[in-house]
Amino acid sequence: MNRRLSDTAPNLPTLADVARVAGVSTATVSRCLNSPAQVQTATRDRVLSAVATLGYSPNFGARALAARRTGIIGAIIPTMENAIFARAIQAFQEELHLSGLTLLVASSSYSPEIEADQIRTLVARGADALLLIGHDRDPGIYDFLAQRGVPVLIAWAYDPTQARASIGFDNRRAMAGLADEVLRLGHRHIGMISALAAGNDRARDRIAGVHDALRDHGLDPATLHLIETPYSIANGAEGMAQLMALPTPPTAVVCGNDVLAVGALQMARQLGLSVPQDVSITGFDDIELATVVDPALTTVHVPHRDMGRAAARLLVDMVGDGVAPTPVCLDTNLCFRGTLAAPKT
Amino acid sequence: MNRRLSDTAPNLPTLADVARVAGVSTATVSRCLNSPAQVQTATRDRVLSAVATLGYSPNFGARALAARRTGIIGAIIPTMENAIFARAIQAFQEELHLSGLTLLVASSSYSPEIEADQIRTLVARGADALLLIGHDRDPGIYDFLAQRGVPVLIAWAYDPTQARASIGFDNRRAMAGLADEVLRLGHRHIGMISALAAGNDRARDRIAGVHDALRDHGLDPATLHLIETPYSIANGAEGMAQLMALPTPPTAVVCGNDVLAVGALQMARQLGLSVPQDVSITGFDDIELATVVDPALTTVHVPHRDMGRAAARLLVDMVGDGVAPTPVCLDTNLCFRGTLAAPKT
DNA sequence: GAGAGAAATGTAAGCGCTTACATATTTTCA
DNA sequence: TGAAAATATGTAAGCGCTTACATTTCTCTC
Repeated sequence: MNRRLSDTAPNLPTLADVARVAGVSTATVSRCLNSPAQVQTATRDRVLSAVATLGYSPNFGARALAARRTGIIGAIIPTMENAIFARAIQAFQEELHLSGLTLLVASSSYSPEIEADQIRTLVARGADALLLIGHDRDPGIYDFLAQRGVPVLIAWAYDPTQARASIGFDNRRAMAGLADEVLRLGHRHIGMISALAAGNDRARDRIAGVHDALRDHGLDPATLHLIETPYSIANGAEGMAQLMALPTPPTAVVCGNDVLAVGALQMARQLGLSVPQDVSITGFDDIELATVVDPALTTVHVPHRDMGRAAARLLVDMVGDGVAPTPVCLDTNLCFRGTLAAPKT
Repeated sequence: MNRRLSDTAPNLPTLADVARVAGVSTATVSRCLNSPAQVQTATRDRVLSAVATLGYSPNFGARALAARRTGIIGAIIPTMENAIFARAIQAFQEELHLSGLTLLVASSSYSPEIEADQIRTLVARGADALLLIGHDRDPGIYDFLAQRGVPVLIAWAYDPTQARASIGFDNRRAMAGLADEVLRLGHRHIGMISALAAGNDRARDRIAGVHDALRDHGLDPATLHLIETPYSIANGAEGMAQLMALPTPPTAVVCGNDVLAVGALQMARQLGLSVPQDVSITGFDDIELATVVDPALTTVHVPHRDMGRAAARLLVDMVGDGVAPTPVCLDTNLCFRGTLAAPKT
């Protein structure tokens, strides 16, 4: 097996070749590459020029085997197909790069099974640490990661009751704040279109936030018309159609995220309803999409870039000194744009 | 150095442990894991149950070192921050997964330097093969990859004059087709907002396509008002503002991609221009954004998912048998939606 | 049932690097 | 100036796996 490779693979220079050319030991070459400060300038120059002339670059497998570390950080996000996670992940990657680490991203398509599979794959591919979204998953997975000694950081969620290292924001409180504004404007018939709550603590927390706000205004949370649906613009539209077909349609539709909200907005237009005159719609996340639609979406701004960058720093520390940081909570803030107004009287 | 790890790292079971428990040699265990057909059912069961009881999973570095292959495929895309590449990459990843390969994505932020750096990083991280966008880059990079024996597949571009393995579509012909429709409707003052053409063959080809169409209609390509700008909605808007401030503003603005077109659309609205009555706008790519805006964007549909999936299959073959496939050209088609109409008379 | 061939398994030699420890060299300062 | 301390470099033992090759065990066929 694999005969082809051994037949045709290029014969790359090894550490030993560099050592020979530079007239030093392999240890010195290795040190030049990994902790240059440890070697004298003259020697280092000699080694580096040998590296250059030979076109040497280290063999990944060998390095990983000997150093017991790959420099690869894994992240699993629910989806790559829209911008929700993109911005944070981009910032995460840039920040990791500064520490010489490489990001390996996988996506789970919002499926716990696929996610579990991806976690195993990433670990099998040598990930030194993992970034995961939300706390909610089979405890066996956390056991597995602990057994393999792979540090995990949870992002997108802040929940001090969970002992794990995490960085995120308070989904519940943020959504409660937005819903509070909706209610304060006088809306009494509220609909909600949420992502599927099963296995998704962020979605559950956002729903709970709306419940909180209703309670605060003396309303029964049970009156909330909740539609759970997978994540897509089309599903948001579909959910909106269902809500508006109700005997007493809501005057405001709170959406679990901007993507669903944009779908809802589209459907409103299609139904001949003007937003926000006939119906108010709100989102969550504040992705680019939110400002592109017309009217622009009233939503909750989440500091994606900051979260990504901060997550990278935390993870670098965790890999470095093995210390688990305390959970970090970032602030969100409400963005009032064009889709929220008082109900028609 | 790294004392911490050797002090606290979990002591994971090795192949030898499994071999001992199962009462076979390490070679047999290895075969059970890599080519199960080669070992007898009874032996295999014994080995697999040993694997299960020990919770064994192979050490990545060791495997990579011995097998001279990591199972990691690298891809570098210009940006992760919008959907242009997301869908294709998602499909690419799913298809790779079927062959047991893992995708490692990096993004270059449209910078050739960052891209070169990322290529080196991915190779250093053991990528067995690379997917790159467009042919246009420093030849030294191709030399480097050839020297390291890393197969490359170019996506998003079809150019039979380039000898490299590639899968894409004819950007020039596709854009010419769209521009032809614009001209056919009677537009004579055409503006174009393009991504930066330097180091971006797709952008250049799309511009060339518009030139072709102008020529076909007996117009001087030099009359095209071309604005090149980095990739973002805001830049599209800015470009639109510039075009509309011209002494004779164009009656149709052809954009190099949907993101710029959406920006243009936004600016048109802001300037009090109705689309397509006052000005027509077209895009390219047909990402989700194109259907979300109002009116929906007339654009060129690119088969992103198909391209991603097909790219994965090609790359799997290339890694497998080392054979470079001939360039593949996929079809695009025009999507007529709401932003294109005849000019006001 | 012997011999040939096929199938299953074992043996052991690396793969290319890092790093603990040993050794050599230089610096410091009493 | 010489011993101790600090710095620079070398030696060599793995890291845990794959796989060529050797060996053993089956399965036929005549």
